[in-house]
Amino acid sequence: MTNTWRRGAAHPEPAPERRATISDIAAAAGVSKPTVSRVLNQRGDVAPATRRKVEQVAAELGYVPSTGARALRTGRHGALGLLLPSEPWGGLVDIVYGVSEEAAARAMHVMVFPLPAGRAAERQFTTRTLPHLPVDGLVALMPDDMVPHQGIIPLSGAPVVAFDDRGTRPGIPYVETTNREGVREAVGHLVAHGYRRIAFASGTSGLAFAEARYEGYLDGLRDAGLPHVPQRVLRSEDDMPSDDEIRELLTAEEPDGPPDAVVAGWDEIATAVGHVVHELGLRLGADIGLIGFDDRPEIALMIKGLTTVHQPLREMGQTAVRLLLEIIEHGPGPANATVPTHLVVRDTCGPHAADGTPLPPEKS
Amino acid sequence: MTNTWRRGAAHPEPAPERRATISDIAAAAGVSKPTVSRVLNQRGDVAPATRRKVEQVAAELGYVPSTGARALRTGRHGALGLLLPSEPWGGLVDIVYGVSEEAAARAMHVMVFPLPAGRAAERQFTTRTLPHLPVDGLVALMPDDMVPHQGIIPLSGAPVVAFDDRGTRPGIPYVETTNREGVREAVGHLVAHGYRRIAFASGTSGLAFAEARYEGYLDGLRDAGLPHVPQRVLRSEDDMPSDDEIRELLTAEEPDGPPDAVVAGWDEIATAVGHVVHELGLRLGADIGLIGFDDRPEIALMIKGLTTVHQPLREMGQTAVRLLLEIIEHGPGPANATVPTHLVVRDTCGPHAADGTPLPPEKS
DNA sequence: TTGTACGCGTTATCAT
DNA sequence: ATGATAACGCGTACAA
Repeated sequence: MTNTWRRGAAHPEPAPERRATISDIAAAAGVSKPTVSRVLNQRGDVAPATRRKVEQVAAELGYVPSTGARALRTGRHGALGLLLPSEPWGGLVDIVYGVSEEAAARAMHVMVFPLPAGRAAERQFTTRTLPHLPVDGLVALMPDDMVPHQGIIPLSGAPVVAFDDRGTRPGIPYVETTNREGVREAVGHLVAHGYRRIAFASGTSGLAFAEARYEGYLDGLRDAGLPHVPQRVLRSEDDMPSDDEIRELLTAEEPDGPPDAVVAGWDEIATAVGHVVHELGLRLGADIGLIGFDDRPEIALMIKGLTTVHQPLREMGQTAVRLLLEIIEHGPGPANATVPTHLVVRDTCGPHAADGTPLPPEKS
Repeated sequence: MTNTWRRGAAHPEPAPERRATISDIAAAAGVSKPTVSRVLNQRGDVAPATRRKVEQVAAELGYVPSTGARALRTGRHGALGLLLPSEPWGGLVDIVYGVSEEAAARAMHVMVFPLPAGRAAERQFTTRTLPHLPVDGLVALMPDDMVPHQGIIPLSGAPVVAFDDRGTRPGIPYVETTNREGVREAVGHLVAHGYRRIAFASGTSGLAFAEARYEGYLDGLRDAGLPHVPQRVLRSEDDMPSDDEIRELLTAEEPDGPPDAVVAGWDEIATAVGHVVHELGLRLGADIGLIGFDDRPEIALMIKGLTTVHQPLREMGQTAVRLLLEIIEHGPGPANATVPTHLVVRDTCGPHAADGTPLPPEKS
């Protein structure tokens, strides 16, 4: 538990005499400071010759603008904040990368702020830290337990965009995905492949995204004119349904037989379903169809080729930044954005005869 | 593929008249600016009465310091940079959280910079963006393909700490973990449980951390006086060994029989081994022992209770920040830091008779 | 098209 | 223990 600290090789001295300023450039180029400033900020009213000269001198001097001075003068920081839930989750990486990517493309930096765990620490964060953040705007992944707080919006007046489908906060623009339509499409896909007794397995019922996916399941049944059989719906209060619950779902004795396909609320649940299917001696994609949601890459390790609804976290991150920048630059003309899911067809929903007889697999 | 943008509810106006400055506080409290500054920066030489008065006024006015002005004046940004590989990976979240956690505890912010993918973009990043970063220091997760670049060190003179065990860069302090000792301990654990024909399965041979773990395997064999049997070592050049390679490893016909245990280079490989073990009709933790490396939580979904070597990514992130701050504050007295792994014993290495007969499981 | 003069909010120096 | 003053580097009126 104790760390070992060792002496290492010496840190090479970068020897930065003193960073060059626009005054230095002005002097060296024989012009005035404002002219240098104009050149550096790409403003039009500069003679081409002067421009070239200044640019050359700036490069020679290795000029790097002082973000501090610029922030002081302009009141903008050139940075966005990304508020993260206290609990890490694999998908966060994609969001972080999407946000960073788009921010970088707009010459903005990204600061990350995992919310401290615990009621007290969280409160202290929102009151003490949030208002001070040196950012021009905030992308907030608001966890459920933050909902009560109204203090989300930084006192600094920086605009906020919510990245959230666990329940929406009124008055805050947000980015969402097509949870409902995605599942609806998944059900349609199963139907098109011959599955008829389609079950739904999910958890954390009550949260907005889980509800939306359930609605999508119902939509899908309706689209196909299939009956809604309550015994084919598993909506656990917990994060994950237990293996027992899944077993019960898969072996539910209905007049027309047990489920021949399952749509899972998200990939981890699909994994669990896959295990139980295996246990029962059934073959995924033949005897039983299975579709997940999220398309998390790490899932590939558990289920060979899970057909799943891709949730575009990375694109959602990019979109959140675009939305936020729009608000920052053109004022609060707030809009929401929806980034569509799409179905990724792999191996777990092969063709299937409506009478329950598995068809020979088609080539993928 | 197209996004839908909708009008949403109006953004509530935070109505920030004008942010209060220390001048405002000074005027309202009837003192001078420097005094206010002294109070706000917790400096000792202030009369208790004045201090209280100033603090009260500051609170009333909702004072928030201008990070821009402070940065301009002090030359410090109150922020650390975190340089990330271009390719996302689940473990990154833990690192990000560890770094953020420790930084927050030291009143520092964290900026993340995923390296852009592609040779050209990467080069542009190191030459164009890196030197401009408004940070006081940098924690760098240097990916393999960045090794050639010597431009890692920002021109700004900000110190760098490497978070890396894929090959060390000379002259840069770094944080590492006990890859070698961790595997050595794992082998010892297997031996203590009766396993004798211990195999090693890994990938990406050549990279420092993979080499270190292999050395640890050899150490472990030596410790126990066990022979090094080449047929029990699988070191793929790829990221992951294939199922075929693993099958071959598990069924290698040696005089004393096939392997009765496997140490995997990391958890994903352990998962693959687990699949093949299952395929062969063997029972994990009884017929065959298995130990992984990393202790990634998402692995729990694939293998019930994988015994594994915990790599403390979060602590390593914290340590990197401490190391970096040490250098920032007390100059380049560079040290490296090693954060120890520890073995997490779960279910995949139950007791085992040395002759190959599985023993009845002990209670965990 | 270019230059002069000033101020952004903070901290450091020096004096009192 | 406190106050006056200057300076950090940049952008922007305004004047030329």
